Amino acid sequence: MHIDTFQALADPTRRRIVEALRRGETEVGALVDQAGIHQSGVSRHLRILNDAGFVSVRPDGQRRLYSLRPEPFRELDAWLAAYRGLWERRFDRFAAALEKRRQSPNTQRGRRT
Amino acid sequence: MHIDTFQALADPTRRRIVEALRRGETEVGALVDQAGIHQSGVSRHLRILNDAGFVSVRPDGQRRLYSLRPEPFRELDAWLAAYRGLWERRFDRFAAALEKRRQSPNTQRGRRT
DNA sequence: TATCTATATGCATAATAGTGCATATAGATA
DNA sequence: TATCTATATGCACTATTATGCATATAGATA
Repeated sequence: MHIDTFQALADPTRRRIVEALRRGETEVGALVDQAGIHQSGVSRHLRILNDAGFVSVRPDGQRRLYSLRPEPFRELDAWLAAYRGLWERRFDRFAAALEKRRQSPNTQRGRRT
Repeated sequence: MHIDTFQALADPTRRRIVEALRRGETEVGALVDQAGIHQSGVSRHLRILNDAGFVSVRPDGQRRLYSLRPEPFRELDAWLAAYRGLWERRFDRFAAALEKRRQSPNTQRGRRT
C-alpha cells in the first residue's frame, strides 16, 4: 500500500528518524532515543514510513532492524527533476559537481546530523 | 517567515497548484479551475506556498499573478542529495554518461539563457 | 460617486494526525 | 512452564488542517 511520499516526510519527527537511518540498519530502541517521543509514537511513525515505502524491516531476535529503501527517494528525485529548470541553466554545472566528487570519493558517508 | 518546505508539499491540492505553476505566471482564477476546490481555499493554499517560499506574487491590475521561486526546490534537492548514495549505481552510470559527454567536443557547451 | 471583478480573510466545522498510556504480541531465557 | 525484553496497537485526547460560506479589501470602470 503506497501512502503519500510527501506526507510521510511532512512530519519532523519522521524526518529525524529517516535521517538517523542514513547511518544504516537501526533497531527501534535506538530510534526512540533520537526521536524524543514515546516508543509507541516511534513505532507508529515507522509504520507510516513503511507504508510509504521508505523503510524495510528485518527481524533480529526480538528486535526489528529498520533500514532505508531507495524507491521513494528516487521518486522524489524524479518529481523534483521537473523543477530543475528553475535553478539550473546548464547541465555542465552538475557535471562539474560530479567531477569533483569523483576526485574525492569518501565525501559523504554517514555524516551530518 | 519560512514555513516548512515538506509540509507545504504534503497537501495534494497544493502540489497540483505548484504543478500548474510550472507553466509560468498564473492568476488565481486559473488555479481555482485546476484545483477543484473553492476560491477561498486556493487563496489560502497560495498563502501557505508563499510563506514557504514556493511562490512570489505580482499584482497586475485587480489580478495577482503567482509564479514559482527556485529556493525551496533547491533546498529539497540539497536534502535529497544526502540520500543519493541509496541508488548510487544508477547515479554512477549517469555520471559516466556525463563524463563521456564532457570529453566529446560535440557537446553543446556555453548555452546560457 | 456607485458598482463590478478578482482575491484575501474571519469564522465555524469536520477530518486528520501526533501523542502518551496501557496493553498485546513476539521472541528469548531461566 | 513463567518471566523478561523489544516492538506494536487500541484507546482517548489534543492540536492541526483543509474546507466552504460570507464578507472584506483592492483595483477597475461606468
